[in-house]
Amino acid sequence: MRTTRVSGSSRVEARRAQTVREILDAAWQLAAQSGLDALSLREIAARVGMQAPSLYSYFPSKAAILDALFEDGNSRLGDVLASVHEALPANAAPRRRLVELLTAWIGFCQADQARYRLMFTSALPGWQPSESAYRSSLDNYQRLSDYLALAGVTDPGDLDLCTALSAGLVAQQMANDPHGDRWSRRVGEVVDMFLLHTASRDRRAARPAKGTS
Amino acid sequence: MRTTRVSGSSRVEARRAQTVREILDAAWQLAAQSGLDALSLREIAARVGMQAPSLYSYFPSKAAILDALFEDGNSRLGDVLASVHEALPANAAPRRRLVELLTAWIGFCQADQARYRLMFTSALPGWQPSESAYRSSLDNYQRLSDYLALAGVTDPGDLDLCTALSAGLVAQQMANDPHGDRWSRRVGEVVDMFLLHTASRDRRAARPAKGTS
DNA sequence: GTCTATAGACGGATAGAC
DNA sequence: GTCTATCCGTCTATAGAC
Repeated sequence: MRTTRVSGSSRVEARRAQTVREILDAAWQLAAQSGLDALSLREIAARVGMQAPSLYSYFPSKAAILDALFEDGNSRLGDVLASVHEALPANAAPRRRLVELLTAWIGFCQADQARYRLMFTSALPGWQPSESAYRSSLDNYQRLSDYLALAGVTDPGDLDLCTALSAGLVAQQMANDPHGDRWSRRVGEVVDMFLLHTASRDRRAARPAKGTS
Repeated sequence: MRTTRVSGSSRVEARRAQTVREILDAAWQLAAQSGLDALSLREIAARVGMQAPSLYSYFPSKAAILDALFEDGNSRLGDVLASVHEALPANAAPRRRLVELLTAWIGFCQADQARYRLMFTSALPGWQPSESAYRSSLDNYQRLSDYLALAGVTDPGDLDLCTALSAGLVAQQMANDPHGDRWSRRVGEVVDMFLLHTASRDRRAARPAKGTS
């Protein structure tokens, strides 16, 4: 035993992974600063002290870089949501879980507008996340539906409703008050409204039924 | 009196207005077919049988064309909302008014994805509606707040909440089921939820008060 | 792996003849 | 008003030397 193996083949792999990391960080920085549309290979390369064609040693195309950013963003969001989860007491009420989840999500979006646009609006000229990149986003969606299930909300239609409420809040927030809280401060109100709605409707639906056995 | 004057100076003005109309129609058609990002002066011009530079006789820049499209879209949306308004009986319940307004709006968005993106998402590379173009969108927003006022909803915060609900429904619909009704069919449910929420909260707020006189 | 050089395409906008 | 010709900028991506 000599050195700490990182993955496949020792140090060159590690060095390579570090360069990839630098490229992605430079891309995030550039996107945040100049907008997602201004992301060009030339500029990314310049930030890591390279010439543009050298990037092709690390990524086969610009789309691959965007895919990597998309996955990176979802991974970071996963960390945020996990830390929210860990900070909650084990017996936290479902209402509180939902409020804190959504609040953290909106905060995550507000922290970087370009990242928000990349991850949550499909509005980038010639790009769509690849299928494998897209899969990386499903874990975070899963966390939302887990929390909803804790609140007794299991109907898929109600999940759709909840995603629409969340998407609407964050979209209005990002578009009209990106650094404020004009919409995000209503998260608690919206969650109450939503849970009351689903609960009371379930109650109504349950009344006519007389048991299935 | 000879001929029907259209605006300033007789026939040349009318002919000019008609060409402008043709240009905008060609632009809508191109955007719907090839996407908003593919809108190029060359392609627009080709569709009206011109060369690209000739467009500069009608618009000073590409941004001016986008502004005109934005205003045109808002004008058409105004027509749609007005016809919904006229079709409603004078004594229609506020709940019904809201449902039909939002349903019509979502239908309008679904009818043309590119138009939706131009009018309602600020996600076009280097363009923002000019201030005067933006003003053309306020009339339609006003219609929503008028209907909300009929339902007793006057608090600005509640208006924000309602725009978030609407924006969320339409965004999810456009992004995930552009030709279906997975979200739009829940408009009635959402309106009920919203109106119940505002009404019951107002009731709670009114209880502790004992009159202001 | 990194570089220089460049291909190849597309974009908005302008000059100036007709 | 419309055209041709063109400027000048952007971009991704590739070829090939080192």
